[in-house]
Amino acid sequence: MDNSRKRLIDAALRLFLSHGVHITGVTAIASLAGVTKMTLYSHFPSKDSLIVACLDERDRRWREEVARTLAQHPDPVSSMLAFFDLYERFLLRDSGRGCLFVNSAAEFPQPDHPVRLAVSRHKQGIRENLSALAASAGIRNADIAAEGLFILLEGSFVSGAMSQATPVFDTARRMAHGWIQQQESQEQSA
Amino acid sequence: MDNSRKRLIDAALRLFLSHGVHITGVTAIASLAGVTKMTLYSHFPSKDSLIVACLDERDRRWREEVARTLAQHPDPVSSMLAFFDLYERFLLRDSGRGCLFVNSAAEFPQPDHPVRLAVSRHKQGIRENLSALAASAGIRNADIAAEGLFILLEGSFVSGAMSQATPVFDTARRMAHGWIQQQESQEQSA
DNA sequence: CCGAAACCTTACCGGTCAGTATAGTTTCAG
DNA sequence: CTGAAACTATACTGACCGGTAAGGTTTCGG
Repeated sequence: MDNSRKRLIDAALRLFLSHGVHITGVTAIASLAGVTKMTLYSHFPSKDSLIVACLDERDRRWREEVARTLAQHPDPVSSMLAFFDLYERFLLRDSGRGCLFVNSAAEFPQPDHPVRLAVSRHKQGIRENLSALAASAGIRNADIAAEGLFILLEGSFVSGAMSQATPVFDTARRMAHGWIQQQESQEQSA
Repeated sequence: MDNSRKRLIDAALRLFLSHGVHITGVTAIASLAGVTKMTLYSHFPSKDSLIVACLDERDRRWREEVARTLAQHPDPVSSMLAFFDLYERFLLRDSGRGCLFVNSAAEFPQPDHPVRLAVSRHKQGIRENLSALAASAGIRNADIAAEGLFILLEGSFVSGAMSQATPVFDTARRMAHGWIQQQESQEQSA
């Protein structure tokens, strides 16, 4: 019967995404969840911890979707490129509001704040996924290759969030393709 | 004697960058500017309009720095690559807080809000700069080439802001180099 | 059937927010 | 010297913030 907790996280996630974190009050969260503020504070000791719970839940769903996507692409190179479809899908799903993690990091400046640590956990997970794929594609310096793909993903995400309707992901996909080829060719010149 | 106005914008810019927009109160801005809240409201009708003034001022300084950088690089290709040094310099100067425009867009969801329009003006200016450089480098589809560079710039900016100390701009520069070469080679195959 | 957990309603706390009112002071050009 | 503009200081408004207090109601497993 942890229904309330789930509803609270869902409601908070929706409001944080559509309006922002600081601007969203706990009363609005509880109200959208169909729950009292007292119930909120019986599940979470503070608003900050609710924010962290939201980011972790969001990270969990993201990892699920990554796993689902990778299962459909046995080839590591096409798996890496599939990340762009995944990012594009997330961007469209949230009406172009961009990355919740990037947006949250923008609102919490201190790098050691629990919210920022949750952001880092997520982004680090993405990078590790990409790096593992690059390694299994036989790329020599997998971390560098992954960092490049990560730059392209983040760039097209924030770029697409700021100015809609440009086919930014198509360009990013083409760049990723070229970048992977370039990294693969460095493999045999050693 | 528009000294107060300038001081207010400077103070607001510093606070917006280091802490965020919504979290910064007008009292703190006026206090840091060494000025009363009344003076603030005699120069700006609302906090929102002060925010817009800050973004426009920031855009003005950015354009100055772009012009200064481009003057040192007569070659359009090295000019395009110099954008990465410029972004990296801005990121370091503000202690890794990232792009004020991206951060502000994260705090103002409505795309037609004056703050968002100011953000769009800035980003559009950057893209036009890149596109003009690509065109003068003889690249056929200059807008696409510019969009690619823009993605790399934004990606390394937010990536560098979220996790410091990774040499993300070096990777981005190398990717930009490859991307420009790829776009140049498409020029003669027409 | 009972008791505990989870939930509810209502009201409150101190603090801060953006913005305004009122009135006194400095500055400086004509 | 004067008068307007720019600035000062202080106090206020109504609203909202995150968080808490106190007490009543539902739900459900042992």
